[in-house]
Amino acid sequence: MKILVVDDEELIRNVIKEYLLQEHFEVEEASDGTEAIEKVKESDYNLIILDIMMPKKDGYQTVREIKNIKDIPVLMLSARSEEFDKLIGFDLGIDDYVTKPFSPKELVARVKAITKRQEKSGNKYVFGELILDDVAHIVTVDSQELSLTPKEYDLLKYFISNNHIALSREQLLANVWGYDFYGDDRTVDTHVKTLRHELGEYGKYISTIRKVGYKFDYEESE
Amino acid sequence: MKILVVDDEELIRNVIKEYLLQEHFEVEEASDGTEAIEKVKESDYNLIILDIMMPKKDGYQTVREIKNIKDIPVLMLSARSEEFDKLIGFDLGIDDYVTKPFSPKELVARVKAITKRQEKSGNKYVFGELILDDVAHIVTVDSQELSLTPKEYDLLKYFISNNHIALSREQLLANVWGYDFYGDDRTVDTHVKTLRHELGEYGKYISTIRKVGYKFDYEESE
DNA sequence: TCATCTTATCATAGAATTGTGAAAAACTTA
DNA sequence: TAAGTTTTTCACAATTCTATGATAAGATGA
Repeated sequence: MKILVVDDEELIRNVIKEYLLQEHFEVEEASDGTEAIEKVKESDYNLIILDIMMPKKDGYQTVREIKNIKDIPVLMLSARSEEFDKLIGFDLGIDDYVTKPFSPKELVARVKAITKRQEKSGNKYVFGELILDDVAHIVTVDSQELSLTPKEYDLLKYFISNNHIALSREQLLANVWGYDFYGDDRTVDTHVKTLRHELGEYGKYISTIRKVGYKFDYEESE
Repeated sequence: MKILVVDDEELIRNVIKEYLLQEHFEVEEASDGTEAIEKVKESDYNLIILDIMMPKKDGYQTVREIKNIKDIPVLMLSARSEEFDKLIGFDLGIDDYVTKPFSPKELVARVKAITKRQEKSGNKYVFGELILDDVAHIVTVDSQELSLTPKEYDLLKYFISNNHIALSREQLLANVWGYDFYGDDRTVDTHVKTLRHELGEYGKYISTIRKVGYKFDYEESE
């Protein structure tokens, strides 16, 4: 569980960090919105704690840009309670907020609440003898562990979590490769090829949809 | 969800863009009608927000040309409320309008209303035992999945989403084949033939309208 | 009914899309 | 840095789809 703390005041960052470390969270820091966005692009966080009042780029703008890149939960720190309306009104996908001055206990409680939601989602997908265990980051077919490359794993996970849904190459590129991938569509084809091969008997469950893309399609009864 | 904002005033474009971005819409801009038409030819938008008052080519003319190319929902921005009559009178297939000066909230609300309609349409069409599930990209008749070619699928989808509406061959070519298809009208006939055949019992619901084209016509009670 | 116009059907060439293997490029790790 | 992986790109093969035009069938109206 990795958390990014964004605040221009070092003191506040340190306090938050201390408390989160005690709860065994991994913590990184950013002192302004721009730096935060950089970090978001480079690594995956489970939660971002963000101060509204910051020099240069304010919290609202930062959330907006972050949400555009990755859908990461955001907890806002706001100085005055009047801002709440604004927060809610803007509907930027903010998961929770805490008013300064906040009690560390309260903050930790809210952080735990949000991260718990996520843990639950880091699940296990079972399709007959094909199992993807996202917690262990392992895929097995007939109890045999496959050695997938990171891309293959991500692709399979995306397929699996969109069972029965037709996915265009663009969709796949955007969601598996990232919004900023500017390469050939056909890259998807190649990865689908290797993935099908890796999956052996289960490869057939990735079907081709001509002129559209691909679809993972597994029916429980099969 | 991609939206094209067409207005000659940059300020207005920016304001609209800001608010739409907050709602996670993808936004592109055009500063006049000609540019808008170019963009429409090149990519697919879910909605076009169009100012009536523009130099060179006015909003009315622009809508007309756009609607000729692709059937995309249009939301008009009009400066004076007197223009409404005109808007309605013209019957250009405008989906909604907002008067300047507009409150951003109102605009966003209207945009959401229109796009929601579309999202819903990306769903499931049910006509008795004929079902087109656009998410799974599947057509079933009597629970039996048909294997349609891409053109057949697109054609059927267009027919279905225009239930009860007579469609000329030109309309079909423009909307299913693309505005830039310069081929034989008869092509439609052939595809209608194969489609009817594929649909079996349900083929009869595509009726021929002599001298005009075809119509998908299914009544719930049947 | 017949002449005329419109639509249905068919077979098939060639267009377009996907599958595949191999090589190049980019990235990791020791 | 170099060896080893992983990812991307490319070119061509395999496959599937589409457009077309000729002809048959059907509809229309005098």
